[in-house]
Amino acid sequence: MEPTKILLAEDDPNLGMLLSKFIRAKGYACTLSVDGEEAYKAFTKDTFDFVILDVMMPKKDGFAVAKDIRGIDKEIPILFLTAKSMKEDKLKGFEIGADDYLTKPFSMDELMARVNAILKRTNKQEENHLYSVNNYLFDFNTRILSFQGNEQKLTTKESELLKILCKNIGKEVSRNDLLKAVWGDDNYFNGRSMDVYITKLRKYLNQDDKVEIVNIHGKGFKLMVK
Amino acid sequence: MEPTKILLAEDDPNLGMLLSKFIRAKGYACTLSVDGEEAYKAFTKDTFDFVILDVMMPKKDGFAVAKDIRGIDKEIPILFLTAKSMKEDKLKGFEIGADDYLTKPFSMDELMARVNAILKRTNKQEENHLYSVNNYLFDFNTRILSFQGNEQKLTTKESELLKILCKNIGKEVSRNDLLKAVWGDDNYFNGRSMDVYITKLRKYLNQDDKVEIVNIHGKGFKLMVK
DNA sequence: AATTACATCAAAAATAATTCAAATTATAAA
DNA sequence: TTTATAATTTGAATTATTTTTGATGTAATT
Repeated sequence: MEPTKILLAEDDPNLGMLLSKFIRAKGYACTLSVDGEEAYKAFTKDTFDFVILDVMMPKKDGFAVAKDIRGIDKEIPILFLTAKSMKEDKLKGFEIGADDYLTKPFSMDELMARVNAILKRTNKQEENHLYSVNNYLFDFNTRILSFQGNEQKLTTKESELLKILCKNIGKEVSRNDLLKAVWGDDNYFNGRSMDVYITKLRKYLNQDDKVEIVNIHGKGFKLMVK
Repeated sequence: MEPTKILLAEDDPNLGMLLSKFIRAKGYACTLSVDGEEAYKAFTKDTFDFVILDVMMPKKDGFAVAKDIRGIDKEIPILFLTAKSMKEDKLKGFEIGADDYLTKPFSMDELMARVNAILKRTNKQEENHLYSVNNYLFDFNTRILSFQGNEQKLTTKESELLKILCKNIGKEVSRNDLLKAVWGDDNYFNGRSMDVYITKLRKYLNQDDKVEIVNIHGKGFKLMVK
């Protein structure tokens, strides 16, 4: 899946660099603009999922940028940053259709928390436990493993086991870790149970011969794509 | 049109009264709860469009209430109020799926501005709590489930259960969340009662074979349209 | 070759869900 | 308040699903 793209307009070069680096470190794509005009130009040239605007900027202030953006996009979430803490300003921001507002100084963690909260709401970009394994797609939430449209419902144990293998795709997971994670206890009998489940998962996964659960003798298992 | 209903949970009686009066003056309906347990109970008994929770409250804190609410309603906007300004707390609130956060002291105008911004965004000017499920139409207010003109009046429990399933159509709802929402307690016997009600709802819903309440073994139920 | 680890199928056991009917409890009407 | 009626809970039998276990065989390691 494509990363979420954030447009950041901030005229202070230090804060701008710091923020954009932080945002990228959180796994988003971030475009930094140093003034309002540049920000709006960037917005029209690319497609973004989120806009963060400093209110006080040269050439075009944050409110003006927001107003122009709203002219062509009613939906995109906009968050304002400002040094002012005047009430009227806050209200002005909301009237334009801001989704949130942060007063400097703020912590970057809080900024990201707010961005995430809004994205979650608008995008329904839920905590997706979705794993793609070559041509298979496994949704841990619904416990459905699908392959070219055809869906297979998994049981609790099957999906818990598969989830851990998916999370560690290409990497070996020890019998012990698997047992502790899925059965809570790594005794002999649970180990036998697990072997049965590995067989079951292999059956489900045999439609795609590039996908395989391999055993590392005496160590554990590894889900891999050849 | 029905007014937008706001659930407010605030344990400080002065602030609580002040806020609820202010909210009503702005044209909303407002229900005030003085602790977390009362708030959750109120939430399950009525239908709201917005929830404002004080974080620190007796019996059940705001985060715990939010978590329970999210169990049965993923959409409803939640805004937290708190005296603390600790960063971890803020993050905790957002992880649960908060839509906004205000630190005391705040101006009531700002609170309403934020509430409006979120309502606007979510467009939760709810359609009279009317749910359409393929050829069925369910009106929670009148508790009437209709199918091609023929109407079936549901009992309280039947309609509370069906409402939650409708709100989460296509998505699984855990037994636990259903029980907590409808029966207030997830003990064994209530679980059996619920099973009986699921059977009843299935009977009502069997006129349309595209509509089905499916069970996810060991997890919960899901209302779906095939 | 002997030992230990893994694979597989099928059966048994455990757990969970479904349903009908009866009993209890709550609610409305007389 | 009593009675009738409706709503909800409980009981019990049935059915379905999931998980474990047993039997038996194959593969890897020493």
